[in-house]
Amino acid sequence: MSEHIHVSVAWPYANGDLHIGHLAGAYLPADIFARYHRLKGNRVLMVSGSDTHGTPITVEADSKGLTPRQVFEHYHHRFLETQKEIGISYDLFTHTDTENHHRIAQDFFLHLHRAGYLYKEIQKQLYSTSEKRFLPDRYVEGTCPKCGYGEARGDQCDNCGSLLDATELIDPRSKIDGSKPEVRETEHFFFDLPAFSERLLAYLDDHAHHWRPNVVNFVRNFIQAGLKGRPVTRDIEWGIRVPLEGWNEKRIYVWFEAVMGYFTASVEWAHNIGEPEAWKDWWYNPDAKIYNFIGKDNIPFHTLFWPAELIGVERIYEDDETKRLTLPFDVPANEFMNVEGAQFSKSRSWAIWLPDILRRYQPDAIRYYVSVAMPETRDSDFSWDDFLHRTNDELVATWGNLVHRVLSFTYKHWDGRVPEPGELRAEDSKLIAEVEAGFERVGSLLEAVKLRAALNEAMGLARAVNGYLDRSPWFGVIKEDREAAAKTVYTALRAIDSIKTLLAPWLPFSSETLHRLLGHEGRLFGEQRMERFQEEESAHEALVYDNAKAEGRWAPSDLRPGQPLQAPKPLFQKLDDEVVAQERDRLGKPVEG
RNA sequence: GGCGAGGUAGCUCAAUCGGCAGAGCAGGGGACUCAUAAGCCCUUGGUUGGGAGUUCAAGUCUCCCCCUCGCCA
Repeated sequence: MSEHIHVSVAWPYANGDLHIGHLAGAYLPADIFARYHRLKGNRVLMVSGSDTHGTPITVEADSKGLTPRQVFEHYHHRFLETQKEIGISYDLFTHTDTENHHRIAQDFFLHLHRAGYLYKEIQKQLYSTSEKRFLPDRYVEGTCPKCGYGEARGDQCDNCGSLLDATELIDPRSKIDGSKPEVRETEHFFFDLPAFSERLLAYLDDHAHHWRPNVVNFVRNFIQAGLKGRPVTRDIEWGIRVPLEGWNEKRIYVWFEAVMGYFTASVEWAHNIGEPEAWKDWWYNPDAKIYNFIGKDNIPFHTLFWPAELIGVERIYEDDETKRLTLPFDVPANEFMNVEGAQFSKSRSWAIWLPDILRRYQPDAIRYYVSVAMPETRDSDFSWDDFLHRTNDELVATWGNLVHRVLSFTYKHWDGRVPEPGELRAEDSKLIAEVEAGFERVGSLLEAVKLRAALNEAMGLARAVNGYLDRSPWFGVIKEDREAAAKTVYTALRAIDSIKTLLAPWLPFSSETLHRLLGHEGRLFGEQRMERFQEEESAHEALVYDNAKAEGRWAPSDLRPGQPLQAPKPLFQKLDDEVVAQERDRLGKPVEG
């Protein structure tokens, strides 16, 4: 029976390019998971988009003399290109400045307001009389009250590391014009998180057994430390308007509306494909499973704040009173991926930028390495030396070479066709059975979101075929016993055809190529493309995935004898040792876009 | 400073309820040649960060210390 799987992927903040940490933390695991479920025949909806609001965007815009829209559209467009190139197969990758997202986020706000989960509170904040506006923390600097450092930021002192409230600063000044702001009172809405404590604990109890221990521990601690109400409105201009009379000057806080993107993007997707109610198959289906793929920095937002929003709203755009919005089934948060032993740092250019490395390396080589070094249980490290060896000694040597040696031998000796094996020997059937059992073994690891273990299992089968080839008669007997060689080669081809599918979630590009080399007509996967969507007053670019022509199935090979093969060529490029030194040299230096 | 996570072979990682510490890669040896000098077989390698305790038995449980990361102050 086909399941409904929702793959919700963390929304990248559109003020900088995507780097290897984004890929390892959320996008690649989400894509592997989504591709598997599609092959399995389940209905998958995978959505995400650019997070376009909040002060980091306006800070970037101010520093470059651009509008916030210009800033986010620039990075959004690059997100689309990068993710298309590395094959992150979103059904929809949109952004949060669409009319759709604004409208639904405001409706969520109104629902929570009516239900009594938003309360008002008066805060003291810094106000610039020269600019006639409240200044976000990042727009203020002054002397740190803890250590006396003269250039502390409004949110944190870079000298002593203290977290600050901007009103604590001694001699505060505006970063924009240097004027001295004054403390003024301002009223804001707060989300009543403590009201959800018991329901969140119950939700956690329901799911803890299949969540990762690092996530469960973190959340339990967070609740035990005591939930506090969090402000959901701000005195800024860039963002979604608060939809209440007298609140026109205020905006919804970005943390509160960005997570709603999982829902709003689902609605947009349904609208775009011309089935406006289709999103309900996930969001009002108690059997649907929603997976949030995120980095560990996002855990509280996805395990507490977002479920609380969904619990509080209960039901929206649905008349059936018995229905409730679906809560996340699992939040498989990854840890961080460091770079050559040090933490990622944008300001120090200590990063591996995806648009940059995609110019030099095959997407599947990047996907393979990031998958074997995926920070599933703890922080991991991207090391170029390790990248070189994993690519050359595992991806190329074990898998790429296996494919190439068998395909080229067959192509040469059987006139470019799959040989007729006749009756298989016991050892042939044994290998085929071992590989076919992989669909169950790899599949159940994937379903448990143990992606690294699953990949290891699949690669183990490639090693098994290499071992089988060494024990079986083929190149040595090609002249005197062609029939024996045909049995061996057919068995190996069939195993490779199956392993191609088993590896396809990780290596979609090379598996697709191999699918063709093996002479199959259809395509394994669907098609990714960039599209422009017009709303009433504005248009936006998005990445979409069209699965209509995909014929790949999570099932063993049924390779037909006689099937014509294509002229083989190596699937992967072997890397030169020099890349290690070259890439290390690039670290710490700014990369031109 | 408080809380949490982590420290296992040269590297990257496993190890269910406490039950003989395992894989892949790298290193060493061997047989082979279809293949991207790849693949196969065999093999070296460990005081599980340090110390103490509980136990017939501790990577695993308890306490102390060291180091890394995160959250909070």
